[in-house]
Amino acid sequence: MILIDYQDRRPIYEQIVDRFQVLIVKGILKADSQLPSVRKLAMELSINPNTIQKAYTLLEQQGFIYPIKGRGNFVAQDIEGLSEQNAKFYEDLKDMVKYAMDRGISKDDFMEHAATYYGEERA
Amino acid sequence: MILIDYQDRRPIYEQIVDRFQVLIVKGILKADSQLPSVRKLAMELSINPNTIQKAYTLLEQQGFIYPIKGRGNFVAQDIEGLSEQNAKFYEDLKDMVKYAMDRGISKDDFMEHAATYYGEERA
Amino acid sequence: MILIDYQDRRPIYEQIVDRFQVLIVKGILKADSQLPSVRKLAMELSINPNTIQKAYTLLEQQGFIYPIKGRGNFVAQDIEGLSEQNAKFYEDLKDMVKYAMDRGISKDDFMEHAATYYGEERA
Amino acid sequence: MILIDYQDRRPIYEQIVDRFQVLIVKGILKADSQLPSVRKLAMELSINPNTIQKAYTLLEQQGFIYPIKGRGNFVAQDIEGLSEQNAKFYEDLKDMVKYAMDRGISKDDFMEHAATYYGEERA
DNA sequence: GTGGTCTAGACCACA
DNA sequence: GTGGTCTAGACCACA
Repeated sequence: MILIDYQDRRPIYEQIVDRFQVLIVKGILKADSQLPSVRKLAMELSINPNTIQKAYTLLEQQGFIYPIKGRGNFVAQDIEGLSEQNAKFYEDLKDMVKYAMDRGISKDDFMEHAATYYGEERA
Repeated sequence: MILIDYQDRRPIYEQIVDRFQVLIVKGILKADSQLPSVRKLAMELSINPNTIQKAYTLLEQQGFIYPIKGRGNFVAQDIEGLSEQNAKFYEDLKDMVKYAMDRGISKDDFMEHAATYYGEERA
Repeated sequence: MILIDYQDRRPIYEQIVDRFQVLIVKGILKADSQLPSVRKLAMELSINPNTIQKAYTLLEQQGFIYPIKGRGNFVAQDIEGLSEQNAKFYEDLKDMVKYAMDRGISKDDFMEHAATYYGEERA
Repeated sequence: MILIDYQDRRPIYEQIVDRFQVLIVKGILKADSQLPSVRKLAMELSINPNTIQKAYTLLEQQGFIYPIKGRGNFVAQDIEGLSEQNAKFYEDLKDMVKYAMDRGISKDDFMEHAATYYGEERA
């Protein structure tokens, strides 16, 4: 369910956070279902438990999961973090548009490419 | 001409590279015109000369500038780096679309926002 | 009579202690009436009997209940623990005021909010 | 400037976060002034750098400070986290009022105590 | 030198 | 067993 890409420049904990966000948003992990335990997932991925711990702490801060001491971590029912996440996403998109404009990439070029990428993944 | 934003999360050298790229692409810095010397710019911005050096080295590798030993750095005539830069940009855009799709952001939402940002900055 | 809120950050045993304190203080559980047995309550709430045991032990230490060997746990007649409980509560309130003052929350703001909360719950 | 209380039940990183919040909110640490480096503070307090790192990361997430790679951590100009902090505080106060009501502590008792504590610290 | 990430491993509270 | 906190110490990017 979780795969680490060591070629990826992002830190491991960020990859894990990102992966769980997707699984939760897509509904593959249902509300109140239990996540793998810190130690178990650490073993499976052969990484340090602290790294998983960090990822879970971030997911909790973002409102995606909630911990029960002595029991484990569970998927939250109302994902509070979502709108904040999206706001951050649109900020990034804005930066990207600015970057494109600064380099003379036209609106049409930008839009066509984006549309294509949306299409590709859909197929 | 160059401003460092310390609130910006990107490293200083990256901000400098980015800024010069824009100045060159927009034609504000003409071909063969001289860039400020490493030491001078470092003094002006009160930052470490190593940081400027790193930025200039990257700009050179990307084909935006060329050095003449003992004289300084100059803006390249044919910007070889541009298409490569753009290729990298489109890779990032693709990642961004993937991220959006994973979070259930629709094509329409994405496109509308992007269009708006293009519009905003134009004004 | 007892409900566990898994979203609650407090440990389960603390929630149980708190709930019984309220039931006893409010007189819903009368003096000398019997509490559910450790095993029965554990079954009902589907939690570990150790957790109930811990809660009952704490309630006994605080003077809210007394055990009779082989028979069970019963509500105390004179709740010795109450003044001690209240003392602890006022300590917490003091910490809260200190926290508020440190953050520049004015006395008036504090009092108004507290008054409102008292009002709300009364209704 | 920072003191660790080992009798305090709260974890060390939380004490550090709390202390810096107060220093920043009270204006003792001015905007853009530099915090002690992770390693230096760790040495001074004889605790592990990771613990300081954790505290600084939290302060950053709350918007109290911002990091510059290779330079250090600095006090933020606009403390975004403040209103959120206060909202959380009022939630806690609400819980406290609920607790008091459940134990039969009257509004008047509550208010008088709070007022006294405000007075005490003022003196 | 400065922060950021990660590993290895310990100890604690809770269930 | 489960998460939470902490220490010790390494390696990296950045300045």
